[in-house]
Amino acid sequence: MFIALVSLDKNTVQWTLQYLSREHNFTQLELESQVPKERGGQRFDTHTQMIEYATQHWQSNLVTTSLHSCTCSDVDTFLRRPFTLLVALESSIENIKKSLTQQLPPSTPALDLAAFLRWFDGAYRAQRDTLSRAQLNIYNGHETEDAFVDVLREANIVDEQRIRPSWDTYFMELADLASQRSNCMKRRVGAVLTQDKRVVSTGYNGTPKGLLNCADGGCKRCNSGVEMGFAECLCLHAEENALLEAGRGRIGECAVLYCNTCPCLGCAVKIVQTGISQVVYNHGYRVDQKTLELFRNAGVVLRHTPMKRRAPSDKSTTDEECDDSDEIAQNQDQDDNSSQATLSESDLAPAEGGGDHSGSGIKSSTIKTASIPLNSPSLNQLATSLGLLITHSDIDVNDVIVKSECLPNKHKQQHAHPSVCHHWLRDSAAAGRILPIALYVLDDYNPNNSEDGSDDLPPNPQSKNACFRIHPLNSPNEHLVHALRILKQDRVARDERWNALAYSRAAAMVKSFPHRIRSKDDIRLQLSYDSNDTVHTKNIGEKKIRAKIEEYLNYGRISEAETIQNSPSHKLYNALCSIQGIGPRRAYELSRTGASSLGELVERGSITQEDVTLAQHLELGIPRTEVSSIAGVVMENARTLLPHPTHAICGGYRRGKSESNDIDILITHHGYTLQQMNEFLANLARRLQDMGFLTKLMRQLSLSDGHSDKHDYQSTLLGVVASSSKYGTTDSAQVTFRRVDIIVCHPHSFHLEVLAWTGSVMYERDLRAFVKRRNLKLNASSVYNEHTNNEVDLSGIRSERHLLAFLHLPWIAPENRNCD
DNA sequence: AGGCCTACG
DNA sequence: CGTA
DNA sequence: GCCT
Repeated sequence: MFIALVSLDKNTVQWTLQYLSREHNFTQLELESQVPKERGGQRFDTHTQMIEYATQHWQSNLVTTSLHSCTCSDVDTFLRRPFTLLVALESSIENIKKSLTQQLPPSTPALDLAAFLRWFDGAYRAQRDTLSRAQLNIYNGHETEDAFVDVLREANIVDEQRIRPSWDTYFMELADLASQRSNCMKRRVGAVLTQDKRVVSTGYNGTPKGLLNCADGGCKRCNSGVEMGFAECLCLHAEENALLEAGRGRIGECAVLYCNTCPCLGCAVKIVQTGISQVVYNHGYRVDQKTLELFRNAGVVLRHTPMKRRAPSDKSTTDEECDDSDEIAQNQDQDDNSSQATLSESDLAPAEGGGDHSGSGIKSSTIKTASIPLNSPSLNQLATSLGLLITHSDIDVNDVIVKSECLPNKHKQQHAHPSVCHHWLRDSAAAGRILPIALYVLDDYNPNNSEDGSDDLPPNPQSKNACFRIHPLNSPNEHLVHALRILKQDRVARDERWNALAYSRAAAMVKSFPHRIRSKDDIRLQLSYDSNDTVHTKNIGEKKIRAKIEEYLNYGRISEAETIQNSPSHKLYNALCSIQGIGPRRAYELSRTGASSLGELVERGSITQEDVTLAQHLELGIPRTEVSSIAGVVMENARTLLPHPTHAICGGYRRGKSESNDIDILITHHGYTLQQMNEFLANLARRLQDMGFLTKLMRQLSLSDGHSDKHDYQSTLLGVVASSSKYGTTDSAQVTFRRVDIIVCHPHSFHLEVLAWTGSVMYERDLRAFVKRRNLKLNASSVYNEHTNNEVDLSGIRSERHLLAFLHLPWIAPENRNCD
């Protein structure tokens, strides 16, 4: 790339040149006539020569300062090339004056104010046209080079996006452009509907055709100063206009809607119904929890993309906007009317605290997220006194994540646990800027940060691998999935392993469909709106499973599945499988011994009554509140043995299921070795057993006998705990037994463990199958090369999301991994 | 035709 | 073979 | 049973 620096402040220019050559290996090109020789750089006689040279070498990093007093047409010649970037370095008057003074020969008398102003006026007038064309403005309000270099690093001048926008940026700017056409008196909103990277339609908000424009009084509600009901508003939203403009027939399977503002609930409903697969927004808007849930459940991806091409100016000059990403559990927006119209910037201002919060407006390309264990000494009391766990509803965890743009300034750069004051934390929680860690474990990975190497990969609904697809939490095709699962179970029982796998895969595929499947055309994936090209749905073969699904669509049932389900032996088989220690093989044998019920088998002595009773307990779903309270008991005891542990509740709970089968708790600790963690787990197990909470250890830990040096501890504990749904009850009839898995791990492999223990099975399976194609082998605790056996160092992995990007996999929200 | 996730007990 |  |  070829960068031209323009500025009134020579010192700032010099600092920037040095920074660019030092940290990004830039070569300086200058015009003989413009820049004194002693400034260095490769010399040219004319603009044309310099630009031609740059064209030949456009792939290297080049910089010039010779454009500052060029004519407009020279600047335009420069800007026409596709590899150029004009950067304006603005500076405080103080800095400019200092630079000027330093340039003057030592003999000159001190510069008086009037003389300085005359010089400034002239210099500014000469550069005004050039400055106004700059694609990036950087402001230097600092006195020292070091401080300014930090600003330069933050600005990330070398970001290729400014030179050539990504697709996201491209469409988002089009959406912004569309919004300029808006005549709504409340707010400008624009949307662009795309399909296969082509624009299908655009829209902006305003009154419908034939009515007076909103700005001309067409909509009473928007023009009146007083609050009126949203029902009074006649304005169509930009999203609606874009959808209406496109029409139903032109919206295919992979349509993406770009909105410069996050859609309201009303639009979200329409977006889901028209079959849009992804929504990308720019401006943070109070994302209603219901909107978020709606998109999640419907399998519509909601992404946030910042406008990278916008100049990240100095922090203190930026307005404040909280770039909430879609994963933030926002407060419910009480005011339905507020939709697109009444958002005030102050609503988004950060919670006060820590003094100066002028930095909170930094662009999201620099946002980092910090995890703050509330049990760290500085925050421990805060957490309890705040009742933060109550603030954050059903998730009962002790760690929270605070996005750092919401942190008080002094903590911005720190990775260590910051301390924040009481009311700051409370207000941030109330404003929805604190995330429950159970869902987003240490997720300080920001895919928009170019330092993180690569952006998130997009999900691929057509992939045969479940780890590329989005599976709505609640499938609209539940019955079909159920029928396929019965066929799967039957194949397992018959020991037809691979046939069973195929049915599992088919069911997972069906689970990834965001819409109810009504006809056989629905199970083909449309390639694009303007052709009839369809692709065959992976994992649903042309011969067998396809026929079964068509049978289901025609008759509402699959006869084979009905038969299996109604057969007594199948019922017994299922019941047997749910007993701990009895798998498909034994269940198959027992179910064909002529017995008709579990009771009969107990009488025969084939199975025990205890096993049956326990199975009945464990079969009951566990509500989320109980999962978190059981995890709470475990962690409470864990803390007496291990100060400040890091933990995550994984499994179905993390996948957002309303009821879990068991409780999966993953624990680690910074600075502990795996062996120390294993010893801790053994102690925890003993403690929980002693207090009568853990009633059964299903995988016996081999505890050290104290004589030998050999420790073979386990890092996984599988057990059963007695849980009372009624708090404090002593009535044994109220006790339900629940499965608990406690896993400890090395801190470096924490995120990998989270990934592994979150599931679902099909997701994990396809994940491993996929990385295997790149010779990587992946298990719960390590990634290594299959051939060389070299282990991949994961100590730099900052989050599960970062890990997935590292593995070249898209980040699928845990709630959308429910594929089996 | 050959593979289908991986590891542990 | 059973289990995560 | 389905994919490569």
